[in-house]
Amino acid sequence: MARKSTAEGGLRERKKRATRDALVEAAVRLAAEHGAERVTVEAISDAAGVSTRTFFNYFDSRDDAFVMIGAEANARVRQAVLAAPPGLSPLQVLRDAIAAELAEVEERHELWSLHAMVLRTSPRLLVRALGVHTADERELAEVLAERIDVGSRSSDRATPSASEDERRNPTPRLYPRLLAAVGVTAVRVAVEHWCERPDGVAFGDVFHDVFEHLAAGLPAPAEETGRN
Amino acid sequence: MARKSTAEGGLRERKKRATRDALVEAAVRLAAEHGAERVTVEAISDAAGVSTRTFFNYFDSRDDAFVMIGAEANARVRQAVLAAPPGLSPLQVLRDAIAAELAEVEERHELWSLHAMVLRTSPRLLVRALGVHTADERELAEVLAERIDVGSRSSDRATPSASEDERRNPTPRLYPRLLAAVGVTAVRVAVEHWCERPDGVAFGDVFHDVFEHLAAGLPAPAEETGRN
DNA sequence: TCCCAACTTGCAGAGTCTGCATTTTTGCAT
DNA sequence: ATGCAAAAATGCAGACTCTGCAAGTTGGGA
Repeated sequence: MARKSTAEGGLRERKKRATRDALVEAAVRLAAEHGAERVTVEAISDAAGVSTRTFFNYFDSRDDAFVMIGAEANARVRQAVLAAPPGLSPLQVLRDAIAAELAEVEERHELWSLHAMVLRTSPRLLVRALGVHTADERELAEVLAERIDVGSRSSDRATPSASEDERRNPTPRLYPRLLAAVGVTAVRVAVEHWCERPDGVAFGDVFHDVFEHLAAGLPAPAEETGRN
Repeated sequence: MARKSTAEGGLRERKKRATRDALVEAAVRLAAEHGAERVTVEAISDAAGVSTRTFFNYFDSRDDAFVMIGAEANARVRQAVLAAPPGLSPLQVLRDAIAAELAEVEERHELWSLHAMVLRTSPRLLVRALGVHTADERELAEVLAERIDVGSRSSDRATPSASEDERRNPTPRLYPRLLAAVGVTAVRVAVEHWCERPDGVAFGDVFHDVFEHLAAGLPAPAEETGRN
């Protein structure tokens, strides 16, 4: 009931999303099979049932099709941050908001695995993916700033009309930006570390450890801690 | 005396470096003047006095020329980490190692300013730059791991033959990876924040604040702190 | 001095990406 | 239902990016 996956908007919106998803999925599958460098836009477009010209109506570049998976998760994380219960520290709020999305990934597990494989075999795409993810930080930083303000000041702002906020504080403050950036980075490190482990550590554990390190101020870890 | 800029290697090496620098500088200047999207490889190559084919012997893609500035700083940071005095926490070591490079940037200040402007006006290149920088984390994580080991265990390893290290610990550990990633991220946030401030805050102050936040575990900042 | 390896270059060709005009599809009001 | 306007898809021409290959230059060691 909480999340209705993909059923919002009219037919137009849904069809557009379907085409986009089809292109992304075709791109990832073809790349996993033949190697990303040997997959042309024409092949992707054919597999998705559209013209090559249409491909470029959806993506600015060929590589975007390999990278633009989960592009909607960010919006959900932001929403979760705003809906977080009071009494939590900013870092906790962010951790919980992200943790909620992890389940989402497990649903489409197969495609995400293929995606991870593609990135692992193509440094160029990995670099691009890293950049794209970190580019979302600005938006995340804004909602974090709002959440922090609501938590510390008197709480009376049901309508998040950003205009007043922006006018009062044209320069985004350092702390929210840092928190957002570090949070995104922490998730990325957790995922990378987890992918490289041959042993079957649960991702949740790695995720937990990473945020423990952050909350503690990144001190040198004690010798021989459990899964360090 | 400490740093000899660019004078290492034979003529061949120097010439190569000169060509590379010429291409980067031409790319950045042309992009700052005409907009990055309207600068062709041919224009860059002409300005640097080489053929377009030679351009692609140096860079995998056109965009790399706009992004590959300061590609040597990373190696110096790693060296500084290894040469850090004992008794400092890992986070302090990293902070000081990076701080030493900040002076470097001020020397070539003009080109770096142009570079920042180019990235600011071209989101696509910004994304690429972010990815490239975060890609350096792996190497940084390795030297941080080594430094941490030397600091905590008995210290008798003058020769850093990485082979033994790699064999004993094939899977990079979580903490060094996290520290490296967060450190790089912190610097990036500091730079971005500083660039966006109209007031003339010293970069050193922002840099200092960022690492204070990290060392404290990213708690919610107190209301109305100085430059927050 | 002579030679090899590294570097540069031109060229051909495949593939990426954009602008524009045209056709098809969708949302909506009648 | 039906017609209309906006949105989307398409085909096509053309500029630009990038690669492999073969031939020509140059630096550095034997």
